[in-house]
Amino acid sequence: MSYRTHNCTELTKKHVGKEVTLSGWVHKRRDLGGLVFVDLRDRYGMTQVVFNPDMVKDFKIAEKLKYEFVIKVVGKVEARQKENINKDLATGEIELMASEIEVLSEAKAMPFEIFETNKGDEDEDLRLKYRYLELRREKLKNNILFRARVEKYIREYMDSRDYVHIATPILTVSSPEGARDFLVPSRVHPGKFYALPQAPQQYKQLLMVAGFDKYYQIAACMRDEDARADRSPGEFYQLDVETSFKTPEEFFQEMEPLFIELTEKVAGKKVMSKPFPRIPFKSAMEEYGSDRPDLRYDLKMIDVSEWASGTEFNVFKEAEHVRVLVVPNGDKFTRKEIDNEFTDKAKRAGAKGLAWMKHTEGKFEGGVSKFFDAGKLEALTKLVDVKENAILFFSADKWEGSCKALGPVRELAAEKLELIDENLIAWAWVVDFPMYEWDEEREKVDFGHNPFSMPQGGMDDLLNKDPLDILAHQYDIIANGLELSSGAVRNKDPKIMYKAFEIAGYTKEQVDEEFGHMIDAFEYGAPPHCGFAPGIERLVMLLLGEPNIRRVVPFPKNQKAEEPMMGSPAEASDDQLKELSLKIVQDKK
RNA sequence: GGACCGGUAGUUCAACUGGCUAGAGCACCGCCCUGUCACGGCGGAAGUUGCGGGUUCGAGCCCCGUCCGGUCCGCCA
Repeated sequence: MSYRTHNCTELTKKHVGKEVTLSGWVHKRRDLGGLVFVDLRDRYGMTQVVFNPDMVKDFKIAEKLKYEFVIKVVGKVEARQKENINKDLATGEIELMASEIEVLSEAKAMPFEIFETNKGDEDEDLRLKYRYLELRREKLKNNILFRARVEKYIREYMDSRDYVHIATPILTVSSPEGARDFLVPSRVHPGKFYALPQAPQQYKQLLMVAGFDKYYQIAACMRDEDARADRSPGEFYQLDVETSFKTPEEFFQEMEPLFIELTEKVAGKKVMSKPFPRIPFKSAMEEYGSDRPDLRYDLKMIDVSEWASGTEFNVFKEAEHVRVLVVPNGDKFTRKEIDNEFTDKAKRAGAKGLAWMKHTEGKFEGGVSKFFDAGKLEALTKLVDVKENAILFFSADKWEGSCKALGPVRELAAEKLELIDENLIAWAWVVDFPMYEWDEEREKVDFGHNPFSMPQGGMDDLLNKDPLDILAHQYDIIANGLELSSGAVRNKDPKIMYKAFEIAGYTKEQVDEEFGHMIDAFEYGAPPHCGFAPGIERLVMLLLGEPNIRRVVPFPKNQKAEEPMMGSPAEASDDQLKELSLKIVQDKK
């Protein structure tokens, strides 16, 4: 009577002779006239069902089956003849000889095929509209199942280390820092709005004040910002973690095994270096041209400012910083690749151009080599380890520009030279981010990242150092060129907080108005605390090697933040608007 | 808000420098087939070439505008 006694992946030779019931979708059918084969599919796998007119009660039903019908089949497990074994199928040694068949649900013709004959390249809007069908596809289904395994592993890891799972409010208040908020109108309070949380940042810090010294949550975060390939518009999830009474180093050591185990045990990939390197922000920028470098390959930049200032090449002579990236075997890059692709990368990163020269058979040639005499070129070989055949890319700019220009050049070179091992994950902590940075536009000092981070030297540094030299207890965890999360030791000292904000140009009154409740809380006994919040989708993308975030989200939004299946966002009815005391002013197009 | 790439049967693609009655695979419909597993065979239906305008004897192809999608920049822990 039951719908199934087994699923579609578990029947093996051991079950031969047994009568079983399977239910699932008709994945493929092969109608040979007097004999019908059906690949029956469910979440777990696939089993071949054979309908033989001599064995099955109602063969006519079997003949009328279409793709994606949901059926129930009763039958006997039979071993396949040797020549009929399918090695590509997990259940390929057996088949189900049907005795009864029942159609549980018919299906219309699919808007696209579930069986991926077309590599899953159909128009994405179409696939999003029928996401429930796309989710039947092997690859996407496995991605979602993989994500569930990752999240389960995370929960078990955190639980086993005594972290407390606490849900924080979804309806909360707008925060002045960071991204645009999603607002939710209040019915009870006309004209007032809740905001959806961009992150549970303030709540988790308040939980520390409350004494829940180890907190975690796989938290929904909502931000009204535009999409990227690795960024969902609207919403995403973070593994939100905060802990009291731990130094950052202790925190790193507690969290590192989670990422190692996820890489090795769940994803079956290799970790590049254990423990994870701790790379100061400054070196990351100067050596790799990025604050989230891909460490799977070497390729480091070298500072040649001093050498450059002594040359007759004006661009180099006048620049504050000149850096060089030596790419072994890069001499084979064509003029077209250099002028178009590499130069384009550098320009997009803010450079005016990209200087280069090749080193072939012991000689510098091409590009800017003509600007330097033999002596200068000889001097250069003493500074940089020039491989026999190589290309040298130069950047010349102020500190930040000289670093950033070569970062994407480095990535492109690695890609072209196939230096990237897809089976490797190079985790690292980037530490010592600057507390402040210079805001060129507004010509003032502003917070580099999170204003709630503790300055490393505390009040002493704030009082005595050039703000731009002050480092924060702020760190990122990165992998393969992705930033998984930033984190920090939080500033829980009201005096230091007022001073930190003062340096960035905020008055005490402004701070009180916007963060008064936080400061208030810190005045009732706040433990030192730190934490981070890695993005779940990015983590899963990284572990799977998927380039697009929509491949790891079950029901994603498109680039315009719409969900074509449900049709969100949608207009509200006049009654709803009235109840919420809202009026739509802008013309509907 | 901006830049770039794309839009041809349900779907994936094709159609040379403008010559077309817009083709093919899969899906769909009908018939045949008892060992298939991307089953095979025969036949059929399926299109305002995103939309609007222009150039031309003639436009899927060229031009202008517009809409839609993706990637990137801006924005964003």
